[in-house]
Formats: sequence, C-alpha cells, structure tokens
Amino acid sequence: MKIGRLSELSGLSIDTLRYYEKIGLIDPPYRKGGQRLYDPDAVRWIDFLKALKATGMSLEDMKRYALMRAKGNATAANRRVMLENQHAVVLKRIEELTACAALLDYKIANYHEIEARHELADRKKRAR
Amino acid sequence: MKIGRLSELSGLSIDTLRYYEKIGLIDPPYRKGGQRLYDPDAVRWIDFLKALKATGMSLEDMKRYALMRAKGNATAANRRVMLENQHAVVLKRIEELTACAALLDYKIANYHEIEARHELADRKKRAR
DNA sequence: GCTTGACCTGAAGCGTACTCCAGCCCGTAG
DNA sequence: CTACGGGCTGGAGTACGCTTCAGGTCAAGC
Repeated sequence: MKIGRLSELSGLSIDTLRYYEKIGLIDPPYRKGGQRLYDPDAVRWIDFLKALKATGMSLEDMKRYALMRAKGNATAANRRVMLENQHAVVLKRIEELTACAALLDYKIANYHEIEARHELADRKKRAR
Repeated sequence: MKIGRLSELSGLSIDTLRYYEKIGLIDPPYRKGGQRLYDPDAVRWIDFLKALKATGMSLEDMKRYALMRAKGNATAANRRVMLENQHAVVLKRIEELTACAALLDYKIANYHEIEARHELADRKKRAR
C-alpha cells in the first residue's frame, strides 16, 4: 500500500510516517518509481509504536527498541527488560493519576459547597 | 520567604518559578529591595499547579484557571467545570494506560517464551 | 497525450515548557 | 567597608515531536 493508505489505517499523518522512517522507527519500505510501498504488517508495527508512545516512552527510546528488534533474537532479553521497565513506569503513572483524580474529586466537592453557599446568599438577598 | 527557599519547598527550579510568574500562573509576590518575598501559602498553590500539570493540563489552561481564581467567587462554577473536565481526561488516560500495561504484559510474556525456546536450542547445541 | 491528485526531498519553522546567560544589584557576615 | 552568595532582568537557547514549504516527480483516468 502507498503512504496515504497507511496514513489512513494507522492514524498517523503522512508527514509523521516519513519522519518516523527518517529517525529509524519504521523500516524504509520497498519503493516503486520512488514511491513507498508498504507491507500490510507495517500497520501492526505502527500500532505497537503508538502503544509505546501512549505509555510515555520517548521516540529516542522507541528507536533503541526498533534498532534491537532489527538485530534479531539475540536482543530479545534486552527488549524484554525495556518493556518491563516501561511497564513499571506505566504503573507508577497510573498511581499518580489516580491520586490526581482523588484530589480533583475533593476540589470539585469543595466547589459544590461554595456554590451552594453562594446560592443561599443570593436567595436571601432576593428575599429582602 | 525568598525564591530560593520556595524553590526548595516546591521542587520547582528558581527559573521555573519566575517563568510561571511571568506567564501568570503565580501571583507576583511582595518585593523588598527588588527581591521577591513569598507568602507560605504560595507553596500550597504551587502544589496544586503541580497536580494539575501531572494530570496533563497545559500551562495555558492552568493560566485560565489561575485567572478565574483571581477574579473571585463569581468564577467558582466555571472553575468547577474545568476540574470536572480534567477529571474526565484523567479517567480516560488511566484507562488508556491500563490497556497499555496489559499489552506490555502480553508482550513480556511473549519474550519469556522466546527466550525459553532460545535457551533450549542453546542447550541442545552445547549437548552435541 | 494530458491533467490531476498523490507522492517525493531537504530544509526550515513551530508550539510547549522550560533553561541558561550576561551583566547587574542587594544585603549580611566578618 | 568589602566580599560574596543570592537575587534581578531581558533575551536567547534548548529539547522534543512534529508540521509546513518549495519545487519537483509519478501514475491512473479521460
């Protein structure tokens, strides 16, 4: 498939796809008349990249992963360790966000109280 | 307290504190001989800013919040809505991260399998 | 054959959130 | 009174992750 189609399927812009290729995240695909022709598998790899990105991994680290992947099975243990580290990062982030959600809940409840008091004061004012 | 102390207490660098003041996230404090002298309450406000930032809120949005806060009680409802929206954002992000964690688990298990097969192959090789 | 829309490259530009710097001033300890 | 540690300003610089642009090429339908 051509780059426009891959863009549709992957949800990444054409420019982003070329950029990812440039920095080594995506393998340079086969070309026909200068145009990139991608293997359907590319979509799966890009989906994985998107997942890594969603975990907060930097493109730099994703590139290191991609490089090891290209080197084959000998790097499997190292790649596993990378994913394990990232897993820990994700768990920590979830904890942090959970704490933030609790704080927001608390603040929101506070605002409800404040608004209730205000409404009361307004009603009294109107009653005069 | 002076800016160096606030930096220690808040965990933000001195430059970041001045930057936050410049963009309107922190109120310009009282000055003595040109030097900023902060109220201890500043620490609590900054902690809240840090929490908002941890939720992924942009400095731009935090500034909008700070501006409304400065305008007093009339903006309480709007501020509450902002926090409610951010709360929703956080919940969505937690879901996304949970899904990513599951994917990583799956991939890591895969790598364990791959490594086990490799070890087996190596052992056979050595046995010859 | 020609048009038109998709694709190509290298380089520059952009938004966000800081971070650093030069050159200056202030205030307190010795 | 002087040294020096901390603070001040405006502006430039940085890192990251794209995005845009100029100026071309390619290919599929009419």
